[in-house]
Amino acid sequence: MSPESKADKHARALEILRRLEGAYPGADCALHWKDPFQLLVATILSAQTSDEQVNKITPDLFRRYPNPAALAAASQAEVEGAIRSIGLFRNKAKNLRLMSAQLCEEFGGEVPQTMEQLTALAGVARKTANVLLGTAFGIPSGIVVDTHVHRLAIRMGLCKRTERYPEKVEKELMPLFPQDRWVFVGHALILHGRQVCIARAPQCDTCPLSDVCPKRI
DNA sequence: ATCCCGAGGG
DNA sequence: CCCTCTGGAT
Repeated sequence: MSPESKADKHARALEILRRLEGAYPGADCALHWKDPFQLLVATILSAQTSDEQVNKITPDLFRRYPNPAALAAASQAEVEGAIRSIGLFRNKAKNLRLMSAQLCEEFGGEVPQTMEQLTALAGVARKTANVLLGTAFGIPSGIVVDTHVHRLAIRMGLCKRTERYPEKVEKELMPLFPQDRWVFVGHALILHGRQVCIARAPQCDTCPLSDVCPKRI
């Protein structure tokens, strides 16, 4: 099979975007949150965990710890107990407490709005920072590459099939889509990955993107 | 490259 | 049983 040209790949990416806009017009963050601090906490919790599992525990968590000062003051055991059901709970509890203390000490209890400041927080790397910048602050600084976006980018032939690093996948995806659609692309691909292009059993027969997908799985 | 880790689905 | 889930730190 001859390799796809850059122009063809770009045109196909824009058609994929059109299909996503048609299939998931209201695609949005599935995590429940009311302010940037809550979104930051929920996103840290969401690592290797389904959003439903996170949404089950955050109402009680946000009631107990409504702000960074409250979460920074909580004990490790207390926080672990509140988030145990989602897995990776020791690391997440430690990061939540450290991150909250950083917000209090360095940013007056507010969530910062730059990539550099966000990624300096405990438990926050580029993916989580992109979620905050794009979804909480309306600043499209990149494309969220989580486990779904990573898998779909490979299946759709939008990045190298052997690419293992999310940041490199993101750099391949960004020039393929208009910057003002980057946030939507992340939300829509995650939704599509959960509902149709499922990890174990992709539903190719009912997929609205089937004819613009190389299907190299 | 490895570790963290419980819940849900097949 | 096995695989997967809106990753990040060491």
